[in-house]
Amino acid sequence: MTDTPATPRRRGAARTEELLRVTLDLAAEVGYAGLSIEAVARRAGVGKHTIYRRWPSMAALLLDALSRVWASDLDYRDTGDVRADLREQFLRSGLALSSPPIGPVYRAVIAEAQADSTLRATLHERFLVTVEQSTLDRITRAQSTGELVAEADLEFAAEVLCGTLYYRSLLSTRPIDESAVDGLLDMFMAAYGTSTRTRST
Amino acid sequence: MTDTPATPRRRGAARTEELLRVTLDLAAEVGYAGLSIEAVARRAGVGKHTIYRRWPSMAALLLDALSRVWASDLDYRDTGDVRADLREQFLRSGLALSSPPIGPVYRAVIAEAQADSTLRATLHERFLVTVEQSTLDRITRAQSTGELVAEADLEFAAEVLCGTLYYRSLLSTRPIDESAVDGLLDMFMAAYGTSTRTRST
DNA sequence: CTCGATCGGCACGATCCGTGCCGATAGGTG
DNA sequence: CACCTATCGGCACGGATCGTGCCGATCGAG
Repeated sequence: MTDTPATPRRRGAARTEELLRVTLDLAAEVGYAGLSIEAVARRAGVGKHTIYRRWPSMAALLLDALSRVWASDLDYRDTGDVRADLREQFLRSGLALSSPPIGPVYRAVIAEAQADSTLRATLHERFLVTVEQSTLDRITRAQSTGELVAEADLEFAAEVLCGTLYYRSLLSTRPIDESAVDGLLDMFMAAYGTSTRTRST
Repeated sequence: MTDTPATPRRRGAARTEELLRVTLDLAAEVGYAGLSIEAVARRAGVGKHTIYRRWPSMAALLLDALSRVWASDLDYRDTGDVRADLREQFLRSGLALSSPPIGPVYRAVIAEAQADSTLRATLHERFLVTVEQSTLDRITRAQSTGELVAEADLEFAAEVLCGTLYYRSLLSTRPIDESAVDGLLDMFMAAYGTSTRTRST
């Protein structure tokens, strides 16, 4: 009652950090299969209560664990060349999404979210929307500098760009390689770029 | 021994059909949560062996169940107006993906696939690639009639189109409504359409 | 009619869930 | 320094599902 609702209690903060780290380690080693609250508790040498006191479900724990490692990969550069900046970020994100620990944890969250619409909303708002917004910011700057046409619906373009990457890395079996990113950017720049438009006829 | 290896045995074929139907009914009623082999067996009044004899896992059963109801929604019309044909099909697919029984079953397959790369490959090859191919066929025809520019990489465009729809219906919480489809098609036609190109400057 | 394959039903050990209770301990309080 | 309270690790429980094994019943082919 006396503490703020967000901050953990006494010596719990260190345990919380450790539990998140153990969760990521476990995900990197055994993948989504074998990721369970019991497994995390065993691995950490911890009673299950210690986990349930912090997170209401495995999904909540996974979301927090994902937050620790995902945000760091989310910063577009701004070199003045929007295509090059998007390309670099997409390749970096694609690699992160397909490598441990982000890949397995992200898959685990996706899987849990299919059975829980509340979690799906949280996932969407806390990660997907954030990524889209970051992309939207970058291409909006490009629009203001004249790299992209003024009448483009960039909000939807950001969703198409990010959605295609997520589709390829989480649902498809194809890798997010250079040809994929280049193909995606070809379409995006053909639609909304202002320079070197290749017109037929 | 006397029958072909693919066709089920004696009176099993009828049971197989019934089990697929029960699975779809169950998915429509209780959603992904509560979809289990035990539940299907209980609902069908069947021993679990009868299910395990036909499918090695819940995921395999779900894939077969999905095949029964998904293929029917997969035929692009060809009215000569590629944008209108894509629009109609995308709206139809979007509705199907978010309604029972296809929605819950698709979600269940997605969830299972996150923990099983073999299943993920099967899902990709049996459904995602099929949908992309169907889309690619339609836009390839449009390219040959001059509705789309000749140098467009349509194979990748088909993935972007389908991927965005899957992203929105399965990962995002936004609906696949008319504005979403129109936004997607705006970008696609802006990139590769040959008529009524709006140029800035 | 005979016989073998499939059937429904039941039970098992295993795993994980979420919860409850225990005694131990660590940390802030006086 | 001693106390006290919240958190700790550990254990156990009932419930659910998994995948498997065994039973006797039943159906269909020969």
